[in-house]
Amino acid sequence: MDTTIRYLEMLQFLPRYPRKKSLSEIRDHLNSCGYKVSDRTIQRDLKKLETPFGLICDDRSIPFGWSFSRVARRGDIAEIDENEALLLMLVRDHLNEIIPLEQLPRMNLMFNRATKVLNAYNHEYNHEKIHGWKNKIKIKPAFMNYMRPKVESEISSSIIECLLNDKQFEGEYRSRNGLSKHIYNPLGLVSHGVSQRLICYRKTNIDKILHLPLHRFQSCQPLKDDICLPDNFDLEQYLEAGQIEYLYKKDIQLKLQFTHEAGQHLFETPIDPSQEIEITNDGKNLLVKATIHDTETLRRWILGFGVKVKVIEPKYLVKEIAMGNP
Amino acid sequence: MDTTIRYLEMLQFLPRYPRKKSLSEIRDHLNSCGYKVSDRTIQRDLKKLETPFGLICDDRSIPFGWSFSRVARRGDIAEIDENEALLLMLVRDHLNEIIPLEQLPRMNLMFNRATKVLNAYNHEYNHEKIHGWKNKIKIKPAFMNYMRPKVESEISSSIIECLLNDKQFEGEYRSRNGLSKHIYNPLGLVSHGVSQRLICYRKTNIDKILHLPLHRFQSCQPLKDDICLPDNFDLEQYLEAGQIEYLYKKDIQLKLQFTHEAGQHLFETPIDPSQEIEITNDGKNLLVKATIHDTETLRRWILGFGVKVKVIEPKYLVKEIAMGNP
DNA sequence: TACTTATGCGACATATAATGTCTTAAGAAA
DNA sequence: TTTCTTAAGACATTATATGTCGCATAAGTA
Repeated sequence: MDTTIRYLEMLQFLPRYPRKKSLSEIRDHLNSCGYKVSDRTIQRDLKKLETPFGLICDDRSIPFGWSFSRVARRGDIAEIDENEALLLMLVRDHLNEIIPLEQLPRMNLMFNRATKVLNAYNHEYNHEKIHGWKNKIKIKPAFMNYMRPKVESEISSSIIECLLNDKQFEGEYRSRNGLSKHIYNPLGLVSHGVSQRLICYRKTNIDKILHLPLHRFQSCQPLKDDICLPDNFDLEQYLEAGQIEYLYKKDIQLKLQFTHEAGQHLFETPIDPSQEIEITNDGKNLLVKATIHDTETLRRWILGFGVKVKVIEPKYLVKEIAMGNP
Repeated sequence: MDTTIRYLEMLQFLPRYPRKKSLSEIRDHLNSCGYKVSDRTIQRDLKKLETPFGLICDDRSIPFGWSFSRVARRGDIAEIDENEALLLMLVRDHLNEIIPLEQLPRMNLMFNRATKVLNAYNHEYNHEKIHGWKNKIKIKPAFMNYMRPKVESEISSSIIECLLNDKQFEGEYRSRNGLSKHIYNPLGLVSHGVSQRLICYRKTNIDKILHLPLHRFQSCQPLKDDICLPDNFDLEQYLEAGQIEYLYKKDIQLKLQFTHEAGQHLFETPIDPSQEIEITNDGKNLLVKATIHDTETLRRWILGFGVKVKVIEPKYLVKEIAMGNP
């Protein structure tokens, strides 16, 4: 029993492949955890754990170096190195803008572990370091970042459960007109920026598919009845046909003329795999072509460049953008 | 040894608090994993693991129900339930647009585990389910989604390591003018949409801070020398002063007039905690005020609404937006 | 209610595993 | 070279894990 915990403590200390730990490092770590065992025991433990956990032993030189193999099934036990930890902090900040982290306890544990790693690392080199890790990373939003609406995680997870089980639920929904209670048939969940929308329809209005923000639900009472779909309704088709981009759906042959400066970034980060760029004859502008879905997002994006972009095709879009009416 | 693996197998099977598992469920699971042990052993194991792993035993009724407590330190071992798994799939899709997942092996393992959970869940209820989980979730980008540039994970992780250790490195950088080799002093990392930028300066030009996309580096050779900062340079101040939003820095008193339709979403997802909304006298428009940083992102966002928004203040912005010149 | 079944748990004997110690050989380091 | 550290086999000893039996009690069932 005590042994099992010690095994885990040791495994959590071993790094992933390119890195490795020697006997003396492992011994010191275990001692600092309060485990006083002989070297021989540690050696035997490593041998024992080698196969079941996919450990690798670099025995080209003495002392041997132990690590988790890259493909180890249980590689998530392995130590988080400072590098990975820093990336995880970036990921945390990104996610935090989208989803409340309380809803992801498992991720939170991971982030906490990464934080500890970085703090320890910082502390270790404190005297010679110029500034801490926290000041080394930052998220700079590439687009407007809205504030996340508050969601009651109990309500939303209850709704998600119904969605997964194809069960109806009775919910109170707060719309502009006030609170109303309906029976809902949940069909899908769409993450749209900072809000999540439930695709569903109400029992009393079975033909109209709704896209309702999750955070507007004030309650959710799961029911035992399976959801029932409208006759001849095919959800998969509905979703795969791109209807989930519920505004405009057709592929268009987009042709835009950017100023060199404004369109430059498209060389490195294209808007679509189909994108092609030509430089105009006078060398001052970029002609960007792509086959792409016509969405409201696209229109706003084009408008955002102001006079630095002109729509060449399709013609109907030329007019709409010129009028500033996305 | 075999025992340790069995402990882990059992722990991985136990859910987090509100849910629970009974003796018979655990027994069946262990049997299906090939562990044939008596009931008594399982009971004793649970008691033993209770304290070190923060397990909870619901003994209000027989059979007892076991689970991980909400605050268990090692709660990441616990079973992923379908609900959490579905959220993790959303997270995966989000992250995939920003960071290549190969750089996050630990997350990948988690996502794989979640996928298995959902597939098993789907399979279990196959006959009665209408459609699988994959068709129930979707990401709908709230803004233009650019394609992620390809990054050499070895180069970027090598650069990040130098950043963390405050070490210089020699790197080849591909700019518009071609490839050039310099010695760099890394100062920070900024995640900006689909690309990550290294804040740094070159040794030969010590006064000019650069913000270079990571993916443009073609090589990184870590050096043993610590980074050296320009005289009188205070990185923390530089970063905290919002200089990282490197275009415009001052807080402005922004006042915008939206059409009701276009500004509606700001009630639920404000652009800033300072935001206030008034309805105009004629009731047709919304007056939105906020104290906010003046960035290029902001200007593009405003332009994106076209004629549906008018800038009221500050005056200089009124002109610039009217000219369509962000 | 009475009967059956499943569960929890203490006790005990036993098999199994874990550990320290001693030893030897060999690779690093000084 | 010498000295120090590490890997690994052998063996005795201790610790622990496990099955079995028995009993009490809670759910489920007729």
